[in-house]
Amino acid sequence: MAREKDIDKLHAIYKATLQLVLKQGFSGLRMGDVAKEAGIATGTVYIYFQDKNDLINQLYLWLKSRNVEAYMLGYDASKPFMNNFRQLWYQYAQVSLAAPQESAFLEQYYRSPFLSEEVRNTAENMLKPIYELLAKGKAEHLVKDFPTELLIAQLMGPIHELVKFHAEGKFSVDEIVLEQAFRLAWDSIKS
Amino acid sequence: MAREKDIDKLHAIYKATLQLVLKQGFSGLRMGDVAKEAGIATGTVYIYFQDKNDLINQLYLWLKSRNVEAYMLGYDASKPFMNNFRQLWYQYAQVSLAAPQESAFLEQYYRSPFLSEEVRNTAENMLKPIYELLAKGKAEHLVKDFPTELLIAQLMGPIHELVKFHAEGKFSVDEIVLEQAFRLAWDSIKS
Amino acid sequence: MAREKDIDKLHAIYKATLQLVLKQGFSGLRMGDVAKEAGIATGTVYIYFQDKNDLINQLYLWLKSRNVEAYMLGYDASKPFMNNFRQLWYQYAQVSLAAPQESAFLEQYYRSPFLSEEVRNTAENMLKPIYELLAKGKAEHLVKDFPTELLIAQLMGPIHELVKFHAEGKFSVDEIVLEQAFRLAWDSIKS
Amino acid sequence: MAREKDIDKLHAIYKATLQLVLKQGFSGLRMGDVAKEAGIATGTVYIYFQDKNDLINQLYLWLKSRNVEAYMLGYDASKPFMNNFRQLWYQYAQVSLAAPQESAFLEQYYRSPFLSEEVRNTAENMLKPIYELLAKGKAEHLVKDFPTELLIAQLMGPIHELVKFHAEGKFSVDEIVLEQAFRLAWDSIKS
DNA sequence: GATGAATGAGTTTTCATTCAT
DNA sequence: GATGAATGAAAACTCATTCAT
Repeated sequence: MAREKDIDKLHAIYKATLQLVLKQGFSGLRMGDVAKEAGIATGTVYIYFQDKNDLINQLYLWLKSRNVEAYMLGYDASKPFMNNFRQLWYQYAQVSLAAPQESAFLEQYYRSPFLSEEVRNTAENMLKPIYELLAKGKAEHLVKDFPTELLIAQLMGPIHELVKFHAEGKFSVDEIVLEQAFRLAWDSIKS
Repeated sequence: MAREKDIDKLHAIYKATLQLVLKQGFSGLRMGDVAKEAGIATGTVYIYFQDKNDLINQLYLWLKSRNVEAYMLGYDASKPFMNNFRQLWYQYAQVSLAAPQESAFLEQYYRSPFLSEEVRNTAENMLKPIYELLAKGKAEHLVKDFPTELLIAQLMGPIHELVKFHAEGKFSVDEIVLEQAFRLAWDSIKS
Repeated sequence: MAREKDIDKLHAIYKATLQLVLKQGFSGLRMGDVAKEAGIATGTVYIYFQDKNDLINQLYLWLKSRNVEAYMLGYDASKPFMNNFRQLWYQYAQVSLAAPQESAFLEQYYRSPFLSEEVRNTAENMLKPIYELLAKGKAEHLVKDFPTELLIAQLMGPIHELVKFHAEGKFSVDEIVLEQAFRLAWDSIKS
Repeated sequence: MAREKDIDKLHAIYKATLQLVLKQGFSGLRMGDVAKEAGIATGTVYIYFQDKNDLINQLYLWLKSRNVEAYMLGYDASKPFMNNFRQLWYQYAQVSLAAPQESAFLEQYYRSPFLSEEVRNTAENMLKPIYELLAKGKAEHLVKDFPTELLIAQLMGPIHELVKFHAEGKFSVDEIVLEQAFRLAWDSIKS
């Protein structure tokens, strides 16, 4: 059914959909608009995607994996904790801030009833290495011995918040702020 | 006089709407269902609210102000920084965790295209005292001299994240975790 | 049920209704608007009128009878044909032009499905004297011996048309034009 | 290509709408009924017309232009006045009487608040040749030197009135009556 | 595969009328 | 009598999805 053809068309659909969802939310998303924005006919969208729900789920996965791939770049579990931690933290922050709307989208719609359990789980699994990294940090007594979820929340929460501020134009995050943010993050969890 | 506009009916509509939004999201919200859930006729909803959008905006404001009122309880700008900080942090966390879905709702829909600029601004203004508290902490050299927005992100981000984990049932936040979370928060920003 | 009370209120309703019908037509007429325009409560309209249909029919009758009464003023079947003809023609024209919107209303909605057969017949009967006058004119060989309906159409048609032009502001009818119009009318039917 | 917009479907909608408006007036017109009468789905009507109002305006224009085309047939400004006058008068009358309901519709709804200014103007412009013809008649001293609008009212008014009588079944207009009517018309305006 | 007209179930919203006060 | 909140049936319009071309 799907993806017999034209990858450009596929990407055009993804981009159009993201654009429209950011502007009007999931419920404001109309398949006709997606097609128009992507420069194709309504029916064509149904060649690439089962239905509206499928489109949304595929889009989520597409964005999420691009996102994860970007911030995991160069990650190597065998490197020392601090190297990985610093690199991962900065990459996660930088990738998120580079495309704040995409990141806000991933954040905001993670709980949407449009997303299937399966997609949610797939997205969740992509965080595994981060959990493992923190576990390692705790084992090496570099990080406070608190529940990993709590540490994750403590690390990702501020970044998500900053990204939202940044996306809203409420607060601009530059190099200096980023370093301050890292300092806050590390002061927070270091043992 | 005829029957007066009924505040119980108003609240019934709010509660019905919240119920339904939590279950199915905004896009799944049907005015007919709201009325049914509230035990009134469809048309009656339109006596209390202009239209669906107005209902959502008013609901947001209603929840937000109840929420703010709850965590601001006992706050007194003239008390020492640390007293206010600790109290506010705990109250914010506890109030948020006590009704995690409601809190997640407030977080999630703050960026929703459904909310009018006006409502968003009103909600934003409710955070003023928190900004002022942090400014005071910085002035007294108790808190790192970093941009207030960064500190806010650092403090609220983890709580929001925890609330989501809690709401999802992914991680249960008890008294001990709360104390650990506070410790992380304070270690993070203290100068 | 009706008319126990306040004739001022009754007239306020009539005037409000006429106003609104002229602006938006019958189908655009809302009972709530009528009440608001008349400065009373919605329910009150139903004290004076059975329902929307009754209101429209009563309004029509009210306007029509005021209208007929005005142009029949001074009519006396026993006077010579030409006296009656001239007087009636001028009065019909002047009354119609004095309140062109009312006249246009009476004309335009005479065929509306809102009007009951009964009201239509009542209105129709008010034209009887005009028919009789023309019959008399024919009998006295002053007027062409053509079907009375044809003569009526020939006499009233132009006035109705002029009133519409006048109401639209497309053509202003003054004393001179009125005399020209009478000349046309008489040249037309005189034998 | 997919199916092309279908002119038969368009005409079916026009005819269905006219049918229903004649039966129940504008206010009784339901889009669902139009669709059913035209043998298509409700949504399809909205492919051809923006909304109910647009449908009504387009219908008016469609009928009006068919109407004008019919009575202007053979009109040639270069022919002698009397030829054009007689032909135009008869054609206008015959066309109007041949479809009296349609004509009454065009008359009655010309002033309806449903019609847009634009459509009204377009319809108005179609009368231009008639104005010019009368101006010519005046210039040649064949017709009384009265304002053209007055002459127009004098000529069209009776026909409109007759058409209404005819449509109502109140008075049947045959060949003989038509000749009498023409005689009245000409006696009226000739100089 | 691509198109976009057609479908019609589903939703929002309106508004005549009622009725508790 | 007067009021206006409440009702709920009815209508306009939308939009995901299909399918003839």
